[in-house]
Amino acid sequence: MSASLNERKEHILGAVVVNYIKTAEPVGSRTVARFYPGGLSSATIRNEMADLEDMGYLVQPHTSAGRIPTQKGYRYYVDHLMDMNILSQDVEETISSSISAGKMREIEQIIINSTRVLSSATNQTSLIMGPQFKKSAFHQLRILPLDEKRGLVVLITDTGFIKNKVIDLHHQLSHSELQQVVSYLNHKLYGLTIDQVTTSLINELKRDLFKRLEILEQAFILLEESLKEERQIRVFLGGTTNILNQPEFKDVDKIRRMLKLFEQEPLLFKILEDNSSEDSIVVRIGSENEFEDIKECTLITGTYRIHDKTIGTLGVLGPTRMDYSRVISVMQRLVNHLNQSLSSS
Amino acid sequence: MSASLNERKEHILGAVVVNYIKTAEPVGSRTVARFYPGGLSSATIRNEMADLEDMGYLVQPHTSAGRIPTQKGYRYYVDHLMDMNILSQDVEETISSSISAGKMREIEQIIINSTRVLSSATNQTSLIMGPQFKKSAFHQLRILPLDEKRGLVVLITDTGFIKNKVIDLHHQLSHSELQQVVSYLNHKLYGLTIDQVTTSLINELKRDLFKRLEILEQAFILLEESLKEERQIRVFLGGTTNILNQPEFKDVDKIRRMLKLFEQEPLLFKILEDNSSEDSIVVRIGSENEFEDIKECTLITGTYRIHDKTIGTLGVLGPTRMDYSRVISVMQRLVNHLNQSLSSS
DNA sequence: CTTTAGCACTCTAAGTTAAAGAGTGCTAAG
DNA sequence: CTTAGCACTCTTTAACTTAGAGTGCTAAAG
Repeated sequence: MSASLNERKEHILGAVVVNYIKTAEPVGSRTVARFYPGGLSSATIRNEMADLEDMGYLVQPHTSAGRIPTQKGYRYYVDHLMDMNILSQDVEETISSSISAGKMREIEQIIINSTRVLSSATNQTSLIMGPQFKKSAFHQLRILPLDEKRGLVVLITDTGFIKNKVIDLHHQLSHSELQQVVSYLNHKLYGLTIDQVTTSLINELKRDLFKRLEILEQAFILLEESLKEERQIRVFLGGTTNILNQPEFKDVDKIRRMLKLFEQEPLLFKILEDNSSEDSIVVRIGSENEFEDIKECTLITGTYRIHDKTIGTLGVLGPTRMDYSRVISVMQRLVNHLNQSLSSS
Repeated sequence: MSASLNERKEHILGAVVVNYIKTAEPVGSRTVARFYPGGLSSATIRNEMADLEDMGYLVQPHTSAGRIPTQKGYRYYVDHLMDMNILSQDVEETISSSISAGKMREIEQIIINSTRVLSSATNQTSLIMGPQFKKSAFHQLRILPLDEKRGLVVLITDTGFIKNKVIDLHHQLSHSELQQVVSYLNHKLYGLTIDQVTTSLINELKRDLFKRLEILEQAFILLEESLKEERQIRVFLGGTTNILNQPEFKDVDKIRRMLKLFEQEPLLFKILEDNSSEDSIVVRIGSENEFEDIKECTLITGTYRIHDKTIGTLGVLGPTRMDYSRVISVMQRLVNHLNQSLSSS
């Protein structure tokens, strides 16, 4: 795509990016000169920086200021220059202790802990899409009669989800009738992912069963309803206040827009879902993002699995001036731990 | 407590409060004079206002500015002067349509809707404490064997809660054994509130049952665990960005402190719990609040019930300059609707 | 005794100007 | 190709000025 830069330009670009990430101030030629290993004068650096600006890797906020990286500059840095941060001991420990901490059987709790770790270790806002119910496979369906008018449907997936819902049973069902239906359904649905349980399949089953029993309408409505309803997934947020620490969000109006975004769970869900790629970690810088509201931000996402099945996505959202190497390292570690600890239960 | 004011002072105080709530600017004597029905000159008003300042109802931000109400001023206004806002038709409709909207069986959904309505109708941040599990009464306990090693415990309360939890069954239990235990437990626990199911009671039951069956240790551990765990209650937030609209939060630092507070669910819970009073609506202005973090805010809380049993609290949190009459009206209506719609299901 | 007009006074908010500082681009010399 | 030197640009900060709002006080009027 873009021609590769010579070594000196790479060094200079890297120096600008690193410094700008650290200080949030435009980086001048003197600063780079001090930073640059093979002692070059600031004038030389200036020439190179002017070149880099022409090529679109850097910009000046105004004539007499240092340079800041453009989106293209960050991209080049991420693709070619960044060296993977070696995380300090304590971060490593925080991650492993807070995730794999023994007997957390509840997935939700693990997820919430992950948002904490992720946001505090990166100093950014983290968002995690809870396990995607619909990608889990159907395992078991039970119906518990509660009283003469109501029943409790319990749906269990191979990934350990348990969903339940109270339903009205207008016609009273006998135990044996219920048993029959339930075991038939279990037989037919076993192993399918929830995604695959489409309305048409349900209709088919419904026809099938109606031949035998005519009272099960309610039971089906509940199944349909519970499936439909559970398609909505929660997005967990962590460290929303962290954006207030970033100088790029000193403007109250920007803060408002960002927080408004955070309040819209369905939108966050779409953003995460669109960015979940099968393998490893995805970095979207600025306008590489498809969603208007975050075109000035960088979103770094990773996916986690249970038994090699991708079931959720986690992300870090912040300004394009973000400590890429750190965030990516943390994300990498966290995903690994999550995968391990989720699959071992 | 504080001596009552004469009618003219009341009028003037009321005018200052109302105007300040509306404009967020210190209110001068001219403004009050225009506002005051029996035409008085600004000089007279000035004298009265000076008196009110001496008495502690008003203050001046600086020598040559208008007055703003003190906490004492707001208190007097709320207690004696405020006339109950007549809500506009559409607010009324929003409330009733979004709450009682037919077939919302899920309590959680009703609660979430309530936060929406409450924050948008008041233009403040709303917080709602989800139904308090521990105040509900035990209704039914079920144990569903999932496979040879695991079981699903389902706990149902009179208020319609359903909690479940997967447990490990190290010793395999036969159906009949399980049945025995479950029915014994149901018998013993029926009607008790979750609050009343203390560890000591559990221990007693445990001793009781051990005489008959010795394999139930696991079952008890699960009961204990599930009870313990469910004591934590969710607090739902709505309209957190609304505080950004208030001019008193134009300072990024204040915003940060506020948002930090919103992130601490346990603290919010404590705040709400401490303010939940059996009947109707409580207004806490400024330092009347016990919690340090909201001593500069006003918190208005109300409680909602299921079948005359108080199970949750909702609140509106904002600056002391708050449209008290509107917020209280909205809260009143909302609580009524909530009570109706929760008790009718 | 209460009310009001008048006026000097105070304080803030907003705008203007000036000075300092950082960093650049260009030129010319090494 | 590199670098020292320098004029130039632009921002940031502080100091100063001005306009305006509102007060408190005094003295006169009701």
